[in-house]
Amino acid sequence: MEKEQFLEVYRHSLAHILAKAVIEIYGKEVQYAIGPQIADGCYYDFVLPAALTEGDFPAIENKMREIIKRRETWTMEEVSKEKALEIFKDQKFKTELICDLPEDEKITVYYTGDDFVDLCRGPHIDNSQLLMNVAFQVKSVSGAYWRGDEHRDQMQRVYLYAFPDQKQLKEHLKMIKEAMERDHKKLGPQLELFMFNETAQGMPYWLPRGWKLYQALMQYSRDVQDLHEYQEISAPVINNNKLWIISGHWAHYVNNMFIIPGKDEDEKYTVESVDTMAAKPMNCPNAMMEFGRKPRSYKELPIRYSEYDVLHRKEKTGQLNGLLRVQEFRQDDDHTFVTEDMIEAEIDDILSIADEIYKTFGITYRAEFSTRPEDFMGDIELWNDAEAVLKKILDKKYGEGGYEINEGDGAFYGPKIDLQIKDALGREWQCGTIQLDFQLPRNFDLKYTAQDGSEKVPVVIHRAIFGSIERFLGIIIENFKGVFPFWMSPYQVAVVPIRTEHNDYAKKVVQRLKALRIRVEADYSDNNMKQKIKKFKNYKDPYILVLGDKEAENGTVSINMRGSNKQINDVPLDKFIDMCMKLNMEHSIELIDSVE
RNA sequence: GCUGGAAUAGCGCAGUCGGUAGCGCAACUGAUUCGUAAUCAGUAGGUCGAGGGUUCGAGUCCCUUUUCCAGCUCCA
Repeated sequence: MEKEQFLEVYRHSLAHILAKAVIEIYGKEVQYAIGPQIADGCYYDFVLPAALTEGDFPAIENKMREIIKRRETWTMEEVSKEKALEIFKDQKFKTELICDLPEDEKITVYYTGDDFVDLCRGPHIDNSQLLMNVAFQVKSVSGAYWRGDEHRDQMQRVYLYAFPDQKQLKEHLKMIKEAMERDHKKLGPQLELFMFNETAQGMPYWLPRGWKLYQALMQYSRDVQDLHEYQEISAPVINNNKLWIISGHWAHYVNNMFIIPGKDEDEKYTVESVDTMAAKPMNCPNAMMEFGRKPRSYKELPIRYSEYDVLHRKEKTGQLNGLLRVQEFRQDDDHTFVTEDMIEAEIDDILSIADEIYKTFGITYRAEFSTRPEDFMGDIELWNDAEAVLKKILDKKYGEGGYEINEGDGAFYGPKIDLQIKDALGREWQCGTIQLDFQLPRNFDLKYTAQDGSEKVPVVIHRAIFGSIERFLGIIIENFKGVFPFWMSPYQVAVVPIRTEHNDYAKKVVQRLKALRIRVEADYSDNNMKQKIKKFKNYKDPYILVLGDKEAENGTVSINMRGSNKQINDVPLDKFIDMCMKLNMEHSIELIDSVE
């Protein structure tokens, strides 16, 4: 058997062994659903008499090994629908699957030994002995809904790691462990970037160091957008619900909004009050207000309103996750008002910005196209037009089939292109988003005067490249393991005077650097220099300057570079400053390790 | 929201059978004034997430609750 094929087949076959083992342990009343292979193994969904815990894993693993040792033959049998229904008459999930199959579909079942049968398309191994050398381990157990629907049965999903041999399994486990080490939830507090408190669930507190990182990212975003002729605005964080009723958020998004009830005649707070306000979950409505404040001409378009205001979105508790999923965040948001024939060029420009920004971080992304949801607003015809435009652009840029299509996943006001990037554990997160909107401008009665003097409705493009800055930072922290490129490091340079008598010179150096907007910190305490260096190394500051007699005398600095024990001694301060300025300007990922 | 798990000093952890809370690092004080990642000595720090219960006695057992984590669902 080919190696590639084997990888899929043995993982899927192992899922059958897992099901057989669980049934042998927990009895015939176990309901088993489906068990596909996944990136690092496979899983199987069950309804079991009791909740599994970690303590049950060894028993399952042992039973699986025992079953494999039986060297049972696997046989495939093609059966009629009636026969299949008979075989699985006590299995509700299998019965449902069989009933849903088209009439003319071939139904195959696989027997592992005589006593276990599973509905399956295959292919599978011929005999369990082929699994003898395969390495596997129960990874975890968790809840999962039947057919991914939260209104249907919840089952227990048993995950398995599975690899061709022990060595590969061990390597994978090591990789997972390393990924956990660089979890942003761990690195964040360690590097003093952010924290959380239970009184503000899912709302990050940015600590001094983290806020410098955040600001560096925002500054970079502002610089790029300025070059692309964006104008930054800011608008109220809470608005009366009149605004949200016009925008459609009150009808389509209210469950995700933080509401501030107004008072009624009896001085009681109630959501029904005309004074009820809500915190903005999105910037769009207020951007519409700024556009609509005066008559507009086609000559003004495109108008690009960028915005970094704080947004609030109420989430169900279980879906919060460090910085990756929060309830308060900022987006590198923009609403661009265009005429219909500007759409294509504008989206091209947005995608070029995305390419430029992601490249700066060394990140690759994957595009997804989301179409009209059930809960949509507006005319179907407008939707069809919008979807056709986006599809054309995507086909041109990524090629047909070069992106994923998510039917029905669009926003309620328009279809969208999402840009996905991965965290350290390989989980994908939506960051960038480009949404085409023919709807909101109508709700807000926005118009511009066209060349022929007629009144037209502008099209709005919503877009964000980082997506939420919080989420993007979470991913970036993990990608860089907290070892940030010079330009975004909280502190770029640390200064260590060898003895307190060198503090005066150190302060001069610090003032020079600060005047040039290089972020610098210094330790003037009487701790010994080793302690000071250690402290700054732990913060992962890119360059540590050690200053003593020689340096003070010659106006130089001695540089200790991050990530190596290499020292560059007696560098003229001006030369070091040039190096810093160059790194800042070029947004280099790597540090410069020599002054020549 | 659902299923399962976790919460002990600023951080990382230990705490046995229910018997009254400990270690390392960090902090602080003193000594050392040092040339590139752990100098020495001492001091202080805890309503054991919160509330209730069982018990002579609870970090430990039970119930409720909050927050966090993994996964599901939803999402930027």
